[in-house]
Amino acid sequence: MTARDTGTEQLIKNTAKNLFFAEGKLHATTQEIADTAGVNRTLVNYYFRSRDALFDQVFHDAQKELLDLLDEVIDSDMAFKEKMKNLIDVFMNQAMQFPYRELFIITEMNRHDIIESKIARVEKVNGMLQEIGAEMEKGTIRKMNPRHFLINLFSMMAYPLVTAPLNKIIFNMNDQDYTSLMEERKKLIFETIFPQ
Amino acid sequence: MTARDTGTEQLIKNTAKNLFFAEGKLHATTQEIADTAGVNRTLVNYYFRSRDALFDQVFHDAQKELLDLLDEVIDSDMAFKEKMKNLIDVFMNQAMQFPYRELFIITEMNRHDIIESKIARVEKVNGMLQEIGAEMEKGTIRKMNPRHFLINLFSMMAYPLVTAPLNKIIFNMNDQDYTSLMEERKKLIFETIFPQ
DNA sequence: TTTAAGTTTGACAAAAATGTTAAACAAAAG
DNA sequence: CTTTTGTTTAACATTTTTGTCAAACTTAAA
Repeated sequence: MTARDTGTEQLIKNTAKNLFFAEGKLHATTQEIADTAGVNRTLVNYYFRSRDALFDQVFHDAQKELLDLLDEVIDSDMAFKEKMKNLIDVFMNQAMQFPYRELFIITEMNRHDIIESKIARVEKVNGMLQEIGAEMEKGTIRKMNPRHFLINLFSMMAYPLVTAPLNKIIFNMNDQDYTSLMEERKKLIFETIFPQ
Repeated sequence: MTARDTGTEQLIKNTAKNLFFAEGKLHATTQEIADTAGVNRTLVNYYFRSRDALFDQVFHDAQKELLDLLDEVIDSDMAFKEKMKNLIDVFMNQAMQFPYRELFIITEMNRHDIIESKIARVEKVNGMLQEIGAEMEKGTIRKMNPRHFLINLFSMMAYPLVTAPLNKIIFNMNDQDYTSLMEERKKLIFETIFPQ
């Protein structure tokens, strides 16, 4: 069997993910990945065959991680409001850790002209849109195209973390200040979505 | 004098910007840029000395373009509400044309570990924050940390265009559908910011 | 303690991307 | 028309990045 398992394979992949998703180093070379992981570059080829293969794995992992997060929240049997509160908390925690994960997915899609994906899940999304529509009828949230509701939600959660380096400069804030602002933000987004 | 001007220099830079800002091809090589522009790759070196120099110019242009847009809107003497309506219209039109411009700035910053920038403009931003605070006192917009107000605004405008490839898949929409959704969105963002 | 298997390393090879140069070319000035 | 100057091209050189391979190493099983 494939015994031994020194953890090197995982180490390399995790280091790559950290460079891509956390540090936003979307141009990182195999050398940079290996150096950051503290291993010989050849091991990238030993474990992943090629740079492209590593990228493919990371790309698919990123998609899966994103879907798993959403599924866990969406498929829960909480009430809508609780569900949203939970979503904001879980998603933003991950976004604070890996602000550039979606970005990595998108730039890889653009790089390879990928125009479709397993991410679709038409039924699930439609179910979600319907649930949102029902809440609008009930009057818990403002009436609008339910797609805009989702887009607003994810925009408000994700974008400020993508643009963190810029925002820190613009608002003259240090890392700690900005983290506080993002924590405070969870509540704010919830209140924006459920007005009054 | 430096006469002649065949427009090649501009052509190359514009092509690069289009690849980076519009198509999100953040990894584009000089060869790809030259091919897309339909010119010999050597001309990139002839006009810009090096790849890095071209990137630098594009990077600084991107910053300037962004600042100019904001200045034009912010420095106008419109009433606050009109100003915001105008900002949404102008910014989203540009975001529809160049969805990845801010992204390019950010990834370049991450790539070179840049942690400050001419973009700061502390006085101007503080003025804006104060203006927003005053509007909150007046009751035209919901009370919150004014920074969140700005972050919300730009998130709702910019993010859906960055994630367009993903959203089209998730919502099962074609390009035209999505453009309509974004047009419709201008009004929605305005109404979200100025509730009721 | 040998043996066998996976793991790690360094030297080398190949490929990709960038940079340089001299010569060909084209258009305006003399 | 020819000279001058800026522009474009192709061939070549360099650098950077990626990939391969055999030998050294390490650990678990025989």
